Amino acid sequence: MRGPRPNRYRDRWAGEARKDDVGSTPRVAGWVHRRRDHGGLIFIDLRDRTGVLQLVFRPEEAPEAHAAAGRLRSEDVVSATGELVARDAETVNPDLPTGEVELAVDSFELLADADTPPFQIDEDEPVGEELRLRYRYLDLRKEAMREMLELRHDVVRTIREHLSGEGFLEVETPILTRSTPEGARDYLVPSRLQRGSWYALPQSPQLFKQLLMISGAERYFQIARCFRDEDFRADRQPEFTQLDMELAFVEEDDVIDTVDRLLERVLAIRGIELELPLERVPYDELMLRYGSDRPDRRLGTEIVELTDLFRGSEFKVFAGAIESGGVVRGLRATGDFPRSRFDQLTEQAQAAGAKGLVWGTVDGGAWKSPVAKFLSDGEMSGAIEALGASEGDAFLIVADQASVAAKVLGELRVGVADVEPEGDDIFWVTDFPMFDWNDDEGRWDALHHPFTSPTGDLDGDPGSWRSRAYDVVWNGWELGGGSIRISRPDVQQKVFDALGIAPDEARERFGFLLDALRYGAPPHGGIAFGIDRWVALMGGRRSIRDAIAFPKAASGVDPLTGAPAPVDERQLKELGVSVRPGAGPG
RNA sequence: GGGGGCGUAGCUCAGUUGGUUAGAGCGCCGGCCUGUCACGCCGGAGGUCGCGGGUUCGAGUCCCGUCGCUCCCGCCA
Repeated sequence: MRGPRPNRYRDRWAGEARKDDVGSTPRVAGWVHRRRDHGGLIFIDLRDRTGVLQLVFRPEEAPEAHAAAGRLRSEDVVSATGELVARDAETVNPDLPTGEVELAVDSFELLADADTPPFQIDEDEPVGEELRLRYRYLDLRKEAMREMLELRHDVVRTIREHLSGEGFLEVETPILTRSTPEGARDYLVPSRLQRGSWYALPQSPQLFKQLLMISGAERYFQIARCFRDEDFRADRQPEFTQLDMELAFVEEDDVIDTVDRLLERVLAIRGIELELPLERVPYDELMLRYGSDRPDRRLGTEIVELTDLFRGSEFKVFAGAIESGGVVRGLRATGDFPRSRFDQLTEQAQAAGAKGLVWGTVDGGAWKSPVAKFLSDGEMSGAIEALGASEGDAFLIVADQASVAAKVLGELRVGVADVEPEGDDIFWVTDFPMFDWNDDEGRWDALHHPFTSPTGDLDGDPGSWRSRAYDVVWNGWELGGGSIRISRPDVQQKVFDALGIAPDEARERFGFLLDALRYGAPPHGGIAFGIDRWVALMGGRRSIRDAIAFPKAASGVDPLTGAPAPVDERQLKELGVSVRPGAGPG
């Protein structure tokens, strides 16, 4: 890192002192990382953002500094100067980049006297999440967290550089905007000037980026803050950051190719090499083989179709499911499978929606299973072969509607996997269905969003439509997703019809988009990535909170600032808002 | 909204079948220490066992309630 502009506090970074600098008299500043007071000699590890440098205080050479240094404590802030000296061969610390040198301090200044921190900065012992967040400014002093901030910066900087080089225009879109029907619950902001009206914080810049395409921006991107008022997870925060992109006059291949090259460049930061083009796997194939549209394929075992094998079986559970249009599918598992584990898996399968679970192990080429007596030898050996099971392996079989079997086996597959995932698996998912049937509401739900271009017979059954959508999956996480958008008003109306959004309702909620589509909308498409997840994955973290400088705790509270907090009655009055005390979420 | 786990010193945790004065490591404070780098040695302070109630001769431990944290399901295109 370029050196600091010399001033009274410092003229050099602590972490960048090297053997070549021996003989110089740098001034460095930072925090007391650790102290080792030998009574005679005192050693202080001084930490700044670049790393740690050992300061040595010698009583005979600088008695005043040595006396004062005895009072230094953890996290005190100091500025120190002296001669940078080489360490004797036997006192070199090979674990430290600055380990060949040390600063023999002549004089120093205590710039701030620090209270004892509530947890230790110099250790990697895990600390409770709430405490870390309450003292986030201390948590971020830890090397691991500093590295996450730096990684995030590198990712975002590389994205900006790469896309700028490809002719993309970075445009900011509003944070105070209009509530639109985009799935998640909106955060709302009351309007003072328009009593009774509300802004909404954007769930994504989706509609604005489409308007930018209509405006002729051609290639747009934004590092965009997005907001969704839903419950938390380790990988979900109420505000999060997306890389949002959109291109005009493009088809799927254009977007995918553009993104392939971006991913290649960004993942190279961490030395991850991608083979381009990235593999593209159709949605249906993933659901069949992994029971998920974002599987971690590194977990090995796959789901196997057994329907044809058991068609007309004497075993009613299988035959019955097939007769009513269902399927029989299974998967093989290795490892230790006592009865209790099968019982546990059966419970898990039922919780996931299965009526039951057929299980067993391969024993002497046949099934050792409670249902073996209902099956022919041919059925059993056929299943063993199809599953690729060896002697002693376990197997799990579900007979149900295809969607249920996929979901259940997809969950079980993750549960029984006994391989430690290695390396990286990153691929595209393509050929999504356009809609998902919502049984509760008796209508179709968009699998992506209502602005995704459908294909298929648009005058026929919406259940048969496919969408021109694509997702990127990385090690089982959905990294991003996008689509070719609808650029014709009549097609947009057909999608609204299928979703049960009446024309007047569509007009009221986003007539502005429908209007814009009538003024010459180019074919366009794009994609959005979760930057927080992206950085967490690259940093090897399970929680996106580690990729965000100041995240909320899982309860939705910010332990640092105390947000959310009540506001003055006067503020509410100005806004024309009244609050019913004690009324919880409903 | 539902389910699981957790809550004991500043931090991370242990605490047996309900039984004497609730422990450890790190940190903190004091003393000693001239080549350490997780410095070492000696000594010390530090506890509303989340909170409330109950059972009991006796509760960190058992029961009921409650609060908080965390993970998952629902939810999140």
